[in-house]
Amino acid sequence: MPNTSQQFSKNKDFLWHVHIVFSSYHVGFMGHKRWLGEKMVRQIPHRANTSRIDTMVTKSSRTPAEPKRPTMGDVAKRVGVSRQLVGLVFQNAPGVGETTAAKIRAAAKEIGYRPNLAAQSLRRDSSNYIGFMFHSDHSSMQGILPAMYKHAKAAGYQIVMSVVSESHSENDAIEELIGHRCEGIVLSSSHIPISRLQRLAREIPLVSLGRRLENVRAGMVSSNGEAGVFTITKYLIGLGHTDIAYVFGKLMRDAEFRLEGYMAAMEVNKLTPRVVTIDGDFAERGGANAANILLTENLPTAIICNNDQSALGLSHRLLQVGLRIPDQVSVAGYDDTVAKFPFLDLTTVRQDPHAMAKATIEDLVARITGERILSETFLTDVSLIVRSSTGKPRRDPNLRL
Amino acid sequence: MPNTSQQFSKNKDFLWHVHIVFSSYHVGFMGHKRWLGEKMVRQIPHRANTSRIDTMVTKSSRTPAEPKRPTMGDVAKRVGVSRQLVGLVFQNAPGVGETTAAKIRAAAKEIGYRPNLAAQSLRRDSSNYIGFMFHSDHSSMQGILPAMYKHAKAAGYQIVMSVVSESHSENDAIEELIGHRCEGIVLSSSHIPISRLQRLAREIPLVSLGRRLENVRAGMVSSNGEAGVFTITKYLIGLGHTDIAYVFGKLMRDAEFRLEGYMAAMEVNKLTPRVVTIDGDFAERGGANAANILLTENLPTAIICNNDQSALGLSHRLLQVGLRIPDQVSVAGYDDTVAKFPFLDLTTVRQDPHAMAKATIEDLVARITGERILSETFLTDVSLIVRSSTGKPRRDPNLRL
DNA sequence: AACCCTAGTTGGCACGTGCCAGTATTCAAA
DNA sequence: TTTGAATACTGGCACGTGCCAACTAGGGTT
Repeated sequence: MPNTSQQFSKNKDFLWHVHIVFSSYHVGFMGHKRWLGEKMVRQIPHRANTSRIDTMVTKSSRTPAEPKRPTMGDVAKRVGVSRQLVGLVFQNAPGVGETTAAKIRAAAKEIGYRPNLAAQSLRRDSSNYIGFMFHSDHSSMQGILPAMYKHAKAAGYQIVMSVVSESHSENDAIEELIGHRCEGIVLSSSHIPISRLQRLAREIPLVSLGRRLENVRAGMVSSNGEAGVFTITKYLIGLGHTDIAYVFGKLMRDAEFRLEGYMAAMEVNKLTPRVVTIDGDFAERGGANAANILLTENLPTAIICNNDQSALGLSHRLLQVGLRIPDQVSVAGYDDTVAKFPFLDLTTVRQDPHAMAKATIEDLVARITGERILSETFLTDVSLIVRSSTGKPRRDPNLRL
Repeated sequence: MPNTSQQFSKNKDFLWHVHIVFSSYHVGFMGHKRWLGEKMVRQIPHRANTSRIDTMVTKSSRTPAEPKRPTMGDVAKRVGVSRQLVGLVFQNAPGVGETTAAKIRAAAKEIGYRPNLAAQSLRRDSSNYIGFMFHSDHSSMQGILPAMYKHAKAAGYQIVMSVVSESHSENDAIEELIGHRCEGIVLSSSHIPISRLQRLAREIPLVSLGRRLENVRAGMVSSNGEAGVFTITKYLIGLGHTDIAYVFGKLMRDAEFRLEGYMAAMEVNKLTPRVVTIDGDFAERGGANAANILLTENLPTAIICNNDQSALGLSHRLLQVGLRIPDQVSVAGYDDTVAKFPFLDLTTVRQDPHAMAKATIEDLVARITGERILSETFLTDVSLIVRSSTGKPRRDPNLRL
C-alpha cells in the first residue's frame, strides 16, 4: 500500500497533513508535479477502484484526557457561592445580587461552562423540545426548516431534528425523537401506515406536515393543493384554454387533493377533464413518460403537472420533439422549486413555508398544552406564480405530430 | 373577524375542522361553492394582506393530563423485578434469564417504554453524540446528510443536528450542540472567524467540512477542488480550447482552491489564464454578471464556473443573446447540483458525499478518542461528469457580438 | 461440611440540573 | 426593642439512568 499522504507544510506549532481520499469512480488528475506556487504537493497517481484513507496517525500517547466539561458546581466553587445561585443566574431569575451575578457570568465564561441540556431536560417537568422528522430529499419543502426554527423559538420551544434516510427509517427517527422526550412531534411527508400513526397520536401530540390523514387524532398541515391547482386551472381557462390535461403522479403524498382542484375547475367551467395518471416515479422521469403518452394522442393546449419536477421532465420531452412552449403548449408545475430556473421559467404554485410552519407549531403547542385533542386540518394558502411557460392557446387545437 | 373555519365532516368519533390559512401574498380562489363531490367546503373569499389562522378551539376542559412517560421503574414494577434488571435487558447485557428478558421486553412494549436519552447521556461517561451544524440552504452538499448518518452509525455514534438560519446563528447552533454534550462537532461551510474556531477546537474535537482552515487544530474535509477544476480545465484543453475563462466567485468558501486548479492547468499548458472575478452573489446572478462582462470582451471558447449555479446564470445569459452552447461556447460548472437538469446538461464536477462523510466521521472519532490532535486535511476525490455543454472550440476564435 | 463458581438478580450511588423550602442579613416601620 | 418584609443566598430532594459491588441460589468440587 503506497503512502499517499505527505507532509504539507510546517506552520509554527502545527503540523499539516493532506490526505487524498479516493472514491471508487473518479477521473484522476495525475503526475502533475509543480503545483500551487510555493505550496508543494505531490499528487501520486492512484489506481482506480480504491476507496481508502491513509492517515498518518499522530503517535502521541496522550490519553483522551477527558477534561470533564465544567458544571454549575465548578463555576460556584470558583466564585465561592452555592451551586443554586449559579443556577438562578442562568435562569435569569430575579433576586440575585448584581455584582454576584456578574462575577458568576464571568467565571462561567472563563472556564467555558455551558448548561447540560440533558440534565435540564431530565429535571424539568417539560423538555421544551419539539421533534421534527423529515426526509433527506425534502425538495418540495424548501425553506420549511428555518421557518420551523423561527416559530418554535417564538413559542419557546427548541427543535430536535431527525432525518430519514437509508440507514435511518421513519420508525428509528420517531423513536429517537421520543427518546429525547420531545413534547410533540412533527412528521413531514411521512410514509407510515395510518394504524401506526393512530397509535402514535394517542401517545404523543402529533402534527402531520404535507400529508393529510383520516381518523388520526393529529394536526394536519398541508398547502391548499385544491385551491392552488384550481387557481392555476382557472387561470389557464381564462387565457382561453379548453383542452387542458393534468399529469397526476398518484404515488405522491396528497396528490389527490391537487387533482380535485383540477377536476373542480374543469367541472365548474363545463370542460372535459383529461387526466394522465403516472404510476411510478413522479419526478422528471414520470413527467417525460406523461409527455410520451400525450404525444401519441391529440396534444392538449395546456398541461398542468402536480409538481415542478414532472413539469421539468415533461417540458424537456416536448421541446425535444420540437414543440414550442408556450406558443404551442402551455405547461404549469407546482411547488416553485425548479420552476424558478430561467431555462424553465414555469408558471407554478408556490407554497408558503412560513405559514405552514406557523400553523404547525401553533397546532402542536395547542396539543401539548392539552387545549386540542381532535383531528384538525390546516390548509395554508398558496400563490400562483405566472411565468413564461403559459400563454394563450395555439390556433389549431388539433395539432398532431 | 369573520369565521373562515367550518366543520368539515363528521366521522365516527372524530371531529374534523378545516382551517384555511392565508399568507400575505396570494392569489385567491374565491366564491366557489360546490366543491369536491360529497365533501362540502365553503371557501370564504378572503382579504389580501391578512396573515392569520382561525382556530376553532376545542373547549375541552380536560387538563393536559401529563401522563408521565413510563420509566424503567414502571416496567420493573409491572413484571415484578428490579429496575436494574430492566436496564440490563435494554443494554443487551449478558447474564439475564431468557424468560425474564422476554417478559420485560413484552411489558416494555405494552406500556410504551422508551429509554430516556437525556438520562442516558447524563449518566454515561460518554454521550455518543456527534454534532452536525449546517446551513439550511446547503445546496452544494446534496446527499451529505444521509451519508453522515450512515457513517456515524457505523462508528457507534448518533448525529445531533443543528441548522443555521436567520433566527439561529452559527454560535447558537454550536452552543446547542455543546449543550447536548456532543463529543465532537462537525461544522459544514462555517463562516465563523478563525480565532473563534481556534478556541473552539481547544474545547472540543472539531472537523470543518467544506472549508479549509489554517492554524486550527481541527480536521478539514473538503472536496479536492484543485483536482476537480484542474481536470475539467485539462479536459477542455484536450478538446482543443486555448482561450478558457474562469468565473471566480471570490466569496464562496474554498473557491480559491478551485481557482488554483484552473491556474495550474493553464500554466502547465502554457496558456494565458483569464479570470473573471465576481464580488457579491456567486449564484445565478453572479454568473449572469460574469456573462455580461465576457460579452463585452472577446468571447472565450470555453468558460468554467466555480459552481453550477453561476454556470446556470451564465448559460442563460449567453443563450439569451443568441449564442449556441456548446457550438460557440463551452460551459462547465462544479457540484453537479443543477447541472444534471436536462435543460442545462452541464459538464461539471461531482463531489462524493459518501467519501466526505466517511473521512469526516473517521477523523472526528480519532480526535474524540484522543488519537489525533493536530490539524489534518482530507481532500476527497471528485469525478468529472461530461455532458453536452462542452465540445470542440468554434472555428473563429475572435467571435464578437 | 466447608468451599468455590457461575448465572441471575438487586442495592446504592452518581451524573447535572430545577425547584421548593428554608436561612441569614438588612432595613424600615411599629 | 420587636416585628415584618424584602433581598440575597443555600440545603435537600428528585428526575431516569448506568455502573459497580453485593447478594442469593443451585450445583459441583474439595
